[in-house]
Amino acid sequence: MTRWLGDRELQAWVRLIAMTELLPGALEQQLKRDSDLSHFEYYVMAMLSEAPERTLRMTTLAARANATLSRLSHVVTRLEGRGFVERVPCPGDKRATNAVLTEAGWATVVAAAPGHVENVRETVLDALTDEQVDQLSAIAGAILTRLDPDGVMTAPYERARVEE
Amino acid sequence: MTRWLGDRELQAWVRLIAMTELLPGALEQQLKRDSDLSHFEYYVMAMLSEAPERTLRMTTLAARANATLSRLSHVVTRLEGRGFVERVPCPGDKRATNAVLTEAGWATVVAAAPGHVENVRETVLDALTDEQVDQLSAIAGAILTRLDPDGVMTAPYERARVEE
DNA sequence: TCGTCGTGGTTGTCGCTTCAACTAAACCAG
DNA sequence: CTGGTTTAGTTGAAGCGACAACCACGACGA
Repeated sequence: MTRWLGDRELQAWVRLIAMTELLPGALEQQLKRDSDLSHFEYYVMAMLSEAPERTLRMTTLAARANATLSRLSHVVTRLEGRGFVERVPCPGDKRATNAVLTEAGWATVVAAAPGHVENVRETVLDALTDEQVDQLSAIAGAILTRLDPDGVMTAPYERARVEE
Repeated sequence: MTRWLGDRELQAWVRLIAMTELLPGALEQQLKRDSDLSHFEYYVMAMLSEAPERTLRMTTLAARANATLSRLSHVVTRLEGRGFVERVPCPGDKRATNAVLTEAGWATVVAAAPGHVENVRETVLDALTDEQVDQLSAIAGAILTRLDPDGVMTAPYERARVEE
C-alpha cells in the first residue's frame, strides 16, 4: 500500500522539483552570457583554483565536482582545447592524470567569480533570511546523507574556508 | 566590490548545488529502471493525467512542466511513438495542438506512480522532520519567487489538492 | 616472473536538450 | 480585405552527458 503525499508534503515536493529544474538554468545562463562557461566548467575550474598547485587528480576532481570520470574527461578535453586546463601525467602513478589550471584558466575563473557569486546572492541567498539559510543548510545536508552518504562532494567545504 | 560568501552561506550554497546536481539523477535512475521513463516524461504524463479529459494544450503543458515548447514537442513526439500520448488538433484554434494521454499512457503513469512516490519519500521527505518539510516549502517558495516570478510551474498546486 | 585482477582514464556512440529557423494561423490597423 | 505582427508549434543541426567498450598500468599471489 502506497503512502501518498499529504498537502504540505506535496507542496514542498513540487516546489523542490521546480527549484531543481529552474536553478541550473539560471546559473547556466548567467555564466554562459558573461563568461562563456557552463556551470560545470566553472565548477571544475573553481575546484582546481582552490587546490594546491592548482592541480588535482582526475578521479579526485571528478568526486569534487560530483561527475563521472567520463564526463570530466570530456570536459577537460574541451577546456584543454581552450587553453584553460592542462593534462599532466602523474609522476608516481603512470595510470593517473593530473589536471592543472593554466594561467589563462585562472584568469578566467577569477574574472567569472564575482558575477557568479552576485547571481547566487540575487537568486538564492538574498531571497532568504539568515535563519532560512541555516535551515536550508541543514535540510540539504540531511537529503545529501541519503543521496551521497560518503559526502564526497561536499567534504572539502565542511571545514572552515580560509578565503576565496 | 563583490560581497563574498560567508562560511554559513557558502555551506548552504555548496550543499544546495550538490543536492540539485544529485537529486535529478536519483529520480531518473529509479524511474528509468522501474518504468523506463525519464523524470520529465513521467512529469509530463502526470500533468496530463490530472488534467480534465487528460488533455492539455501544448503551451499549457509546457508551462506546467516548466519546459520550452521545443523540448516538449520532441518529448511528445517520442511519447506518441510509444503510444502514450496523442496529438489532437485543437478545435477552435487551428494553430494549437492538444496533447491527450492515451489509455496505455494512463496505465503507465498509474503503474509508475507508487514507486516514484516511494522513492521521493525515501530520498527526501523521510530525511526531514515535519518542521523541516514546511521550512523547505517556504525556502523553495522564496527562491522560486526569484526564479519564476509568475509561478507558472507551481500554480496548479498552490490550491489544496483533492487526491492523487 | 608470470598470470590475473583491480584501478585510472579515454574514446565512440547514442539519446536528449537547446537554439535558430521556419510554417501556419490569428489578430489588428487602416 | 490587405499587410504586418504576434502566437502556436514543429523541425534540423549542434553540443553535451551517459553508457559501455576499451587500453594501460599496478598489485598481488603462486
